[in-house]
Amino acid sequence: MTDGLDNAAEDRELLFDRIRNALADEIATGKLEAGAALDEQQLADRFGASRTPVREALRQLAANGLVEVRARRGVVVARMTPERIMDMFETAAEIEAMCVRLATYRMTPLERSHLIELHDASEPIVKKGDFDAYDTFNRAFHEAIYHATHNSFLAEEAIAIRHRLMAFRRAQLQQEERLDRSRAEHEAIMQAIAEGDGEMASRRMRAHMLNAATALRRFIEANKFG
Amino acid sequence: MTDGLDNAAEDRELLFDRIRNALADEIATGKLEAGAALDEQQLADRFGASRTPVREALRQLAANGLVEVRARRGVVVARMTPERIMDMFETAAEIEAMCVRLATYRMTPLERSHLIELHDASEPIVKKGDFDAYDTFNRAFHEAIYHATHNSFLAEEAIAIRHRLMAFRRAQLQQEERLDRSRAEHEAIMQAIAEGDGEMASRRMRAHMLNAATALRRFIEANKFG
DNA sequence: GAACGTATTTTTGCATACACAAAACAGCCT
DNA sequence: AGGCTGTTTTGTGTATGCAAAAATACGTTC
Repeated sequence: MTDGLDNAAEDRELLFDRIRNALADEIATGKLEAGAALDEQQLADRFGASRTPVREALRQLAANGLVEVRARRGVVVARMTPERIMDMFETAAEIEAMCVRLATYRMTPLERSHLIELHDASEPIVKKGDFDAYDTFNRAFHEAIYHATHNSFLAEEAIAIRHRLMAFRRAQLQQEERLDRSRAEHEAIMQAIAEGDGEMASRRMRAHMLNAATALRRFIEANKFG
Repeated sequence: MTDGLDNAAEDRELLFDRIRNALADEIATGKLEAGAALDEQQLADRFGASRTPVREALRQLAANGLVEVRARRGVVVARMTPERIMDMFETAAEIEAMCVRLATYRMTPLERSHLIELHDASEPIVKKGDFDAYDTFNRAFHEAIYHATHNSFLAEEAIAIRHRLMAFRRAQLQQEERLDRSRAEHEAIMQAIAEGDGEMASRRMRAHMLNAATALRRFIEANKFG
């Protein structure tokens, strides 16, 4: 059996990784505003490095959609309008819905019991209101569903999109009742899975994701972000 | 023979683009077998270039999933088993199904008439049995649907996945009756769209994609590919 | 004053050079 | 023989230099 997440193996963080993470953070937090030109030499100076790792970092950011490269014309921060973020959330919601539908029909009894265990374990976390722990659980919960689709490519895509959305975790929605509602929605999804009703699980998952997105939209609009 | 896999927006082709395309082709055609180590200096010599553009090409291939990079341990050709290719096709089918469902509910009358025009124009192409022309049309047809979702992020993702699958176009299924069937399936999808039945359009699109995948699977198994 | 063409500057794309980590190898020990 | 350890070797990660293409500044012409 392959474990699933194996690349936690970054012993010594590579330079371009540090630069990429730093830039990703600055873009996500809005420090670098949309459309801003990213000069390679300038960034190299800022990070005390050469242009080489900066270039590599920028290309990776481009692959993640955070920046846009124009051949021979430099790199600019991708403009992340609220509309685009909502598009991303909708896409993520649809993909999650797709995953849970396939997972419902394909998961093994072992995978099902594992998911139930995970879900049960989240109750005390909600009770305590531990946001970080819930975030970790939530990720594991959703990734367990991806895995249960028995489609590794789809699982990777789902993880990638989740990762891209993670960039906006600064609006982490640390609201008490959202934690409660989130778990209640998980509960409903679990029930549909238990009944083997993939379509219902799918609809509930979509609603679950869109609820989170709506909460984020409110946050975005309140903070005049974008 | 294998041209136009990228957008024609690049005036003068950059060196790393040429290298990337060449490598992508060699990987797709199986010239470079799965698991093979890709030495940067070696490739640089082969292309008469330096390591710099080779590195960039390899990173882009990694972003497209054709190779795998292990930090400080080089790059290897991703192992593309038939199972993985089928996973990719299933994912593509599900995403296409998702797109056509959303498009059915959201497309404007203008977009609808454009799609009808496209579909009508494909009839003489099928009659003539012009595979290249049908390929071009097919792409336009599907991309029109992506666009009609009015979700630009989703549209980009769909295009990206279609692009990744394009790597396996060597099994281009140049079979007369497949062309006919493909258009007939489009016809059925169009009808569901016309009736405003997104769910039915979705199911038919999924079937359409999976038919193509099944045809490919037969080809793969017949050719002992993998 | 505006439009155009040219010179200058800036910045990317590529080449080369170097440092250091990890595999490959050799010799030594048990 | 087999395993451990120090050394060599290979190859990646990073720095720097150079040339060409954009961007910009400038002067000329109308």
